[in-house]
Amino acid sequence: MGQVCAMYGVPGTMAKPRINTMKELSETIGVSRPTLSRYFRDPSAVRPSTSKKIQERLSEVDYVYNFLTTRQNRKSTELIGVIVPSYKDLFFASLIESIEQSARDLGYTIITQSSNGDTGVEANAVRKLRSMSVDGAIVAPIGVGADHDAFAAASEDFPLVFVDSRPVRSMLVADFVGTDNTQSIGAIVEYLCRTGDPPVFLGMPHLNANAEEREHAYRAKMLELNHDAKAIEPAVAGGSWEFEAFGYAVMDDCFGRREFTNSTILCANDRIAIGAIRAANKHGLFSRGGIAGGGLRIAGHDDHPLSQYMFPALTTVAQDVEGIADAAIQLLAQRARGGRSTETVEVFLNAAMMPRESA
Amino acid sequence: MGQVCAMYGVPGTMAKPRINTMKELSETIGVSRPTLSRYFRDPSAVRPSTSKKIQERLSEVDYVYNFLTTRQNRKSTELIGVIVPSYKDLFFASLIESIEQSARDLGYTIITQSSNGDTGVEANAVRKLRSMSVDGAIVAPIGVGADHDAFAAASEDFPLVFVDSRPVRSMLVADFVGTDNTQSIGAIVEYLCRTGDPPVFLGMPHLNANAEEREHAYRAKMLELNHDAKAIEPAVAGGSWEFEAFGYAVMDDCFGRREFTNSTILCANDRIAIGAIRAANKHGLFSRGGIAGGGLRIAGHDDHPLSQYMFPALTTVAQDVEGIADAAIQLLAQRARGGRSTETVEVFLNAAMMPRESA
DNA sequence: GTCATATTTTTACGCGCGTCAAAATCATGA
DNA sequence: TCATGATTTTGACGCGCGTAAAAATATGAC
Repeated sequence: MGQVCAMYGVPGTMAKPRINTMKELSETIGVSRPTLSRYFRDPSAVRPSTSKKIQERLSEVDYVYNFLTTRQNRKSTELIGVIVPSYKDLFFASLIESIEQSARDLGYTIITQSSNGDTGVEANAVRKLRSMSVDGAIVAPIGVGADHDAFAAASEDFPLVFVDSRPVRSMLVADFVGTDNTQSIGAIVEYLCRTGDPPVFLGMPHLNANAEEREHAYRAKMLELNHDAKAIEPAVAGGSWEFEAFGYAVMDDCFGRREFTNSTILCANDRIAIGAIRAANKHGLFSRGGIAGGGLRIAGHDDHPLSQYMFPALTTVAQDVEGIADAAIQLLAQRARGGRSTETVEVFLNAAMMPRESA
Repeated sequence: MGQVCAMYGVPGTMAKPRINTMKELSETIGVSRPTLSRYFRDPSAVRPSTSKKIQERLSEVDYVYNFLTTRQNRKSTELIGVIVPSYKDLFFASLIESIEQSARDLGYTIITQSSNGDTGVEANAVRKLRSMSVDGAIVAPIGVGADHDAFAAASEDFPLVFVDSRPVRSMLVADFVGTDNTQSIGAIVEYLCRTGDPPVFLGMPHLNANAEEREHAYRAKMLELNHDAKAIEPAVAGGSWEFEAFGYAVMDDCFGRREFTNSTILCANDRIAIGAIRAANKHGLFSRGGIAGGGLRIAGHDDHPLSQYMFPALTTVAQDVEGIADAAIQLLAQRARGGRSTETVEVFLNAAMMPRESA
């Protein structure tokens, strides 16, 4: 205690007496341990006068309940696992932030892990969640090559909801919450066709289901609008999650050959579009005036937080990240409360057009 | 079991028999529970033949040890808490990714939380780490208005190492790992002076210690090089962590008044620089040629993952994120092993010049 | 085959708290 | 003041595993 003051040197700061166990606390506070236990679980579960008394004494001491131990015997740990392919992707970062927010509101604690785009790491992360007895998990899957057994085993233990992209076919049937690619891609294709040349499509590396789904949605919408669909064939390998580098490399190559320099290019996501814009700027395709000078237009998908700071500002469709996070948490909470036996749920949210400068 | 196959529909997938407790496992595997316990702690702590036997049988069953329970009685939980102000900042995202990596290598599990730039949330996060009995915590502090008591109490329980920015003065004495702002800012100021006009400084909102430190380092270096230091006075309030918006607003305002349009501007971090570049582009200050046309130059600090995709590509200094993460984890591991009593350690790493197009 | 040493098994207790049942105490209204 | 339902206290057991000590067994050199 004296140490504290000496160490922090802030006058007036008096360290409260440290209490380590609930038993100890019950003695210094003057109520029985079971009553305390009930209080912590739900303050209104004890008589108001008792509740008030505990609350007051509690503020005078330094006691933190043991998280690990309390979770050990409860039927519910109130832990929710989250697995994303990468932290260094602002879309996932936004998602995690929203998930943490929604979870906090419901009293859940989030355990976040990155799979680093590696199926082995992803499987280990799932296993760790199992060993932590989480009440549920939200997974933005890698997709290709996922460890089926790990997920299957996990889904025996707790509800699993996939977000962002659906697990590849035949993996397992599980809940899903994400953007309706048909709607989102449809909206931006419609916008692009209405405001200029019909777009060609620059896909993303086939790392997850969105790659296929978005290209498919693009083709469908183009067909509906009576335009020829055309996807740019990447001249570079795209096996990694470095989307900007991918978009840049592919378009730098095209523009170098003077291909697509006057086209409208719809990219499968904003990160690819950011790379493509960089390539376009390098080749001077956007240099006249602030807005697109020639016929070149580039559009994206997601509404990445930095898209509006690109030059030109990226026209895109905004995924409802908060909506996805909230729906996922709600779904898990519901399942955890007993709804395990219901049918698989798939929630598709709409995305909103964000017309800006680039298209 | 039959359920599994039916549910996942993958032929050939046989669910392994599920084992729930270690006692149960010891029976089906044919060794005593204490021996198993020792094996899980360190496979080489048992006789090779026993180790091999356990390993083999283990692969035939589905057993995951109970994470919560195992941590309960160990002297060490092998949990490390991480608190950052925001996930939606690629610098912190990179940091978390590196920390998770380094931690994994040493067998630690990371508990990440975002303080959302809110001191109340930050204090709660610290409290939660206390209740989880973490072995240590890595905190990128908010700085202003931090809850002293929460940190003081926490540092009584486990070693705390601050990263990125030092806690504001008089908060508490604790370990720190981060970039040597004097070196990093010095390097880029030197570079800028050598290659063009001496820079003016666009600071960051005073949310943490880096704000002051970097401006101070800038002034010191300018003095050393016999140049007049000058900081841009933000015409807008900058109380949030939306750095791009801040940089954009401040410079849009300046450029609108035709101020600093031919200057060299050193931004306190890349996110501010990204906003500033956007403003410059909006005002057509970068439009001639691919590279800076007029005299305007903009530089940043950090080497944000997207800096190279800006147009023009941002000249900056790269923080050694991996080095910071690794040093922080190492420091914590060392403290956890008993080095609690040693003196406070401050590790300053160097940053590397990343000359690109913008300056 | 024998003995000293290395491992494993037995046995038992503890961690901090959830939880249950029975006994004791409190609150309230007649 | 007493009855009675609501709360709290007592006392006790369990969770899954860490861990320590003593007894039993396996290993390896001779």
